[in-house]
This record gives sequence, C-alpha cells and structure tokens, in this order.
Amino acid sequence: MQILSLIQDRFLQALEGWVEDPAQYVEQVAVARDARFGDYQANIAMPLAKTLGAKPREIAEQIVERLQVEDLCEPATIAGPGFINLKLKLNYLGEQVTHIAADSRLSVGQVTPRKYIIDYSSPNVAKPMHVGHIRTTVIGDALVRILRFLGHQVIADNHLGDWGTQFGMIIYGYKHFVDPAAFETQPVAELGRIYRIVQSVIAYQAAVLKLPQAEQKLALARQRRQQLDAEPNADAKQQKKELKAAERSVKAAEEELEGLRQKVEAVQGDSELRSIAQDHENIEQKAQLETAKLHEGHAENLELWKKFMPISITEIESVYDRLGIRFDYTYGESFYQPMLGGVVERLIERGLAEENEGAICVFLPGFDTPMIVRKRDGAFLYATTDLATIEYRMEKFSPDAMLYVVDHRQSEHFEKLFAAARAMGYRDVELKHISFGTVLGADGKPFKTRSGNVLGLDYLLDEAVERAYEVVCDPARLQKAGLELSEEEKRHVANVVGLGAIKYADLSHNRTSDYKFDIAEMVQLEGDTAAYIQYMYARASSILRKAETEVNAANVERFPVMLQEDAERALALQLLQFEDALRQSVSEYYPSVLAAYLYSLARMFAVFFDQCSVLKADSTPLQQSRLVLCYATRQVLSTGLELLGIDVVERM
RNA sequence: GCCCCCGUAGCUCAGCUGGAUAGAGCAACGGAUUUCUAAUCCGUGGGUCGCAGGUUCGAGUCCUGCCGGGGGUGCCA
Repeated sequence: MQILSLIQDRFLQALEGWVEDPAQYVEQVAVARDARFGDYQANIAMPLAKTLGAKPREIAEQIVERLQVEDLCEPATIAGPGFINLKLKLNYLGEQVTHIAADSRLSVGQVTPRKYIIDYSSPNVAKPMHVGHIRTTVIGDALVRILRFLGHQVIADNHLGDWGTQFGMIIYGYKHFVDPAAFETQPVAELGRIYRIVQSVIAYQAAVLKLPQAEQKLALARQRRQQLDAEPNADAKQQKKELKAAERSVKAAEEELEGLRQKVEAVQGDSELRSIAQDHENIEQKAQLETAKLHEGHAENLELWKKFMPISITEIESVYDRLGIRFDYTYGESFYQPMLGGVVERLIERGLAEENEGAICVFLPGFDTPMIVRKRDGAFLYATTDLATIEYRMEKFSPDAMLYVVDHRQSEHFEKLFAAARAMGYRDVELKHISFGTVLGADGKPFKTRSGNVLGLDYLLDEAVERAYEVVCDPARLQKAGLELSEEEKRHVANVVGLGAIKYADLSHNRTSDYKFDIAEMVQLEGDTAAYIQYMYARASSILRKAETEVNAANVERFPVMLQEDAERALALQLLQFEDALRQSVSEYYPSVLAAYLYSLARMFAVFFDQCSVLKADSTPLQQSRLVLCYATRQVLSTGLELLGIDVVERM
C-alpha cells in the first residue's frame, strides 16, 4: 500500500492534458505537515499559478474540480494561498487496515527487483572489534533487510581486512611474546594481548621520538600567541583572526603533547612493556618487515597467518551471532590479493594510470591528488584492492548497485574510486558511499576510555544487556506490571532490550550526523528508544492474548474496522504509511526514516491504548475492530523492528 | 593552503524533493492510576534555526560571504 503515490497518481491524472510536465508538480503532494489540515496536502497551485498566469486559489479550484478521489477521500478543501488538503475516508482507512492485517507482507508491494551488493562491517581481522564497528554493521544490516523485504536481491559482503599491517604486528608479537600455554587454552585472548603489546610499544616509540618536536611546537605556538598579544596590529580584524589561529595552534599542540605523554606513560608505567620497548627497538619497522614477508609468501609467516585467521574469525563471528547478523560472502582483502597486479597492468595498458615519482598513479579530472595503485616499493594499496573488488564483483555478480557502508572520513577515497571505476568502463552500476558520522563519547570526542583505549564491542554489548536487566527486570516494576518471569525469561528479555537499545540508538540517528554513545541514556528505556517500541508491541500482544475473540491474519476479514475516536483514526493512518516509510528509508539509504516511523506508530498506539479500551469496549463489534487495530499494529511493529535487526518479546 | 561535513529549545536529536504557527525525547513543573503491563497518557514553560546578505509568492531547507566546530588532504586503511 503506497498511499502517497496513489494520491499522487490521482493528481497526475487531474493535471494531464492541461499542464506541461505534470510529474514535477505531483512531487509536491505530501503527508500533511499538521494533522489539522488533513492527511495529505498538495502544494501545487502556487508554482502552477506562475506558469498558467492565474491566481493560485483559482488554480487550486480548477485542480480540485478535475481531481477524482471520491473513493479515497472526503471532498478536497483549499486553504491559505492555495494549499489543497485531503482527508481519507474512514471506511477506506478501515478497509486498508484489514488488508494489512490479513496480509503476511502487511500490504507492502513487491518492487521491480534490483541486484545490490552491500559492503559493510569489514572489521580488521586480528584486531578486537570496537564501538567504531557498530555503525557500519548495524546500518548495513538494516539496509540489507529492508531492501530484501521490498523484493530486491541483496548480496551482503563482509570485506574483511585480513591482509593488512596488523598481521605483521601479531606475527612479530607471536614470535617474541607468546605465552604458549595461554595460546593453547585461550587463543583469542592471547592474540589480543600480543596485539596490544605491539601496538602500545609502537605508539610509545613513535611518541618518544615525536616528544621533543611536540614540545618545541607548543613553545613556538605559545610564543607566537604572546607576540600577538604584545604587538597590536594596525588592522584590528586581522589581529583578531591571527590571535584566534594562534590560540587554536596552542590548543592543538597541547592536546597532541598530552596524547603523546599518555602513550609514553602507558608503557613506562608497566614494567613488562617497558622492558619490551627497550629490547625491541624500532618495533614498527620490524612488524612491517613481517607484513612484507607475509605478502611475499614467506612460508613461516603464511603458516602463522593461516593459523591466526580462523581464531580471529571465530571471535568476530561470535559478535555477529549475538547481533543476529549474517553475510553471504566474506571475501576479505586476501581474496583479491592475487588480482592486484592484473588491475594495475590493465590500468596502465588503457592509459588510465602512469608512473609518477616511482609510484603508479591514476590521475583523475577534478582531483588535485592522484589515486595511487602501486607504491614506489612495489606494494599495492587499498585503492588497488577496491578496484579489484569492483572488477571481480561486476564479473561475477553483475549487480545494479554497490553500496559501501563506510565512515565519512573516507568520502574522498570513494569519490576517486568511483571516478576510476567509471573510467574503467563501469558506468551502468550505481556506486554509492553510504557514509556515516562518528560515534562520540560523553565529552563529544570520539568514543574512547579515559586512558585513550577503545572499548571492546563485546564489553559494550554486555554492558547494555546488564543495564537493561536492571531496568526491565526490576522486581518492583515486574510486580506492578503483574509479570512473573523465570530467570531464563528475564535474561532473554534483557538481551533483546539491551541489544535493541544499542542498535536503535544508532539507527534512529540520521546516519550522516555524529552521535553521542551513552549507554546509560539509550538503556534508560524512556522516550525514543527501542524499549518503548518493544513495550508497545508487548502491550498489544497482551491484549490479543487476553481477548476472548482470537484475531489473526486468517480471520480479520470478519471483523470490520470502525474508526470513531481520533486516536483510532490516527493509528490507522499511520499503519497505512508503512510502505511509504520503507520506500523512503531506502531511497537515499537512511534507516533512520524507518526508525522514526516505528516510533511514531508506537506513540500512536500508546495514545490509542490510553484512550480506547479494547477489552472493555462498548460493544462486541467495536471490541473486535480494536483487536484488529492491535493485531495490525503488532505485526507492523515487529516486522519493522525486524527490518532494523531488532527483536521483540511477548511480555516485558 | 585546498576539499568535505556540521552549527535548530538547558541537554540529546528529527525536520524527505523549499510550503501554512519550526518538532520529538530527556531534564523542570502541573495533572491523570480500583492499569486491557503507568517503561504510559494529557498539559505548561523553554527557539534571533551560528551571523549577514541574496534568490523566491514562500527559506531551517537553495546561493554567496563571514564566524565557530569536526574531518580529509600522493605512496596507512
């Protein structure tokens, strides 16, 4: 049920043969901004007034005269300068609610299928997953689910970082610091420990080298600021500007210095790390050497890589299992590695790439820096891998679209990548970077612990589930709600609510904005949260369980929907807009549109619940009508949440 | 230097292709409970939509400049 496009079609018919290019005006038909105006509004008389050379209100009258919507709407009204307002008929609304309730697809039509490849999550193997992986994983998963539900063919591809420099670090660490017993019993934890050792020492050694320079930079910045203070410039505006700039560089230098000192302190304050740092000079280069050896096919390193891969992947998969996320393919970087030389050769052959300062570069119009596909030392880069990936995917899957769910910092990379792909001849495929903002901590800076470490994703999920348990399974609350749950059920509910809280907090924000990751807030379970929506689902389920009349998809036709109260009408209208919400959420790939729709639906159900008693309704037909509303709401809520990757429970 | 993104209520954020009096949630205050699960509902207060111009019948939304914040910027991913 695409109610909006249905109404737009009627306007199209009304305008056809009268105005030129009516389609552009029909776009101006939308859901009413304010319910007092009606359900839908058409803002097309004003722009038409100009082209037709008449007064907008007269145009509006003519449109209304030509418009045929008697089967759907009450007579159209004209307001203000020429707004045309429409209100759906009650019996039409009611019939449509019945259709939704009776249909397993909730009256959502099938689209003309396209083939999508969605590239998301893509963690680096052998590095712990952290908060930074939430967005790409959760947004990508939601897009996969929604597109599939609409009838598209979707290939979910996890482009693992399994060939990068982190392996050199682990290989080096394994060769020198492994505790064989620990590796035997707890390989994941031991690899994590090794990785952190090497990473800290690399950061430490780099920091020690940079420290004097950073101190000098700070001193210079302070000096500059003092100078500006002491010698007023004739140009006051210029003076102010320079002073601001000086302030900024002082602040930046202070922060940089502080960061370096923390890295130094992290190692010097730990006797084991301190001695490792002393015994392993230039550990970064040594790790890089191990990476290079791996890439060259060095037997021992390749063996170690093969040994580490399944360990890491098992760990990553355990997180996906918790989150209910599945991929069709996990072709990591290593998969494309044998193709990279060929990609570069083809680029050169076709005149797209050339050597510059020893590197092979693709110069693209509109960019002031080239895309480098082979370094001076012969190594390939991620741009090379990404081009190989596009070639491979086009060859193997010939998709209509490839979406990359990757954070906004890589936008320039994707612009170049797509430009290069176009130059290679891939013109008929939609290539799109689904970029998203940064996850921030309470301080408004990228989410980290005080010590500057990132928190493991597993830990964050545990934390959310634990908090959810405290709130949802608070004994006083359960007693008040009259719920007796076994410990097992409580755990289940906490899990569903906690994981839902994390996913919803992410998905309900516009993906392009940064957002603050605050577990306490998202698991507070009030307001615009997953728990609120899940709660409304549970309440609807509860009513349906208690009702004497069993209402389900197979029998709803027998119970006509009557919409007497405003709350019932508003709920019905919202139910009708489900498909519009789904379509809109994937038109520019914003799952937040669906999240906002579901929250509105849940709110409208709450008002309905408050104002319209179902079990104590005045008559049996009215009760049955309301049961159908509960049933339809319940179905749309659970289906919608499922499309966001969020579960529901029958009682909570 | 150049490029990209952002700036909306005390806080966290919506605001689709320009449309009528800019919306939620949290926090504050006041109401509603012999509850179909009050994690609820109703109400009140709270805004120069960063600033200044411009385009338009109409601008939070589009254009230009400025201020403020963040990110990126040839051999990391």
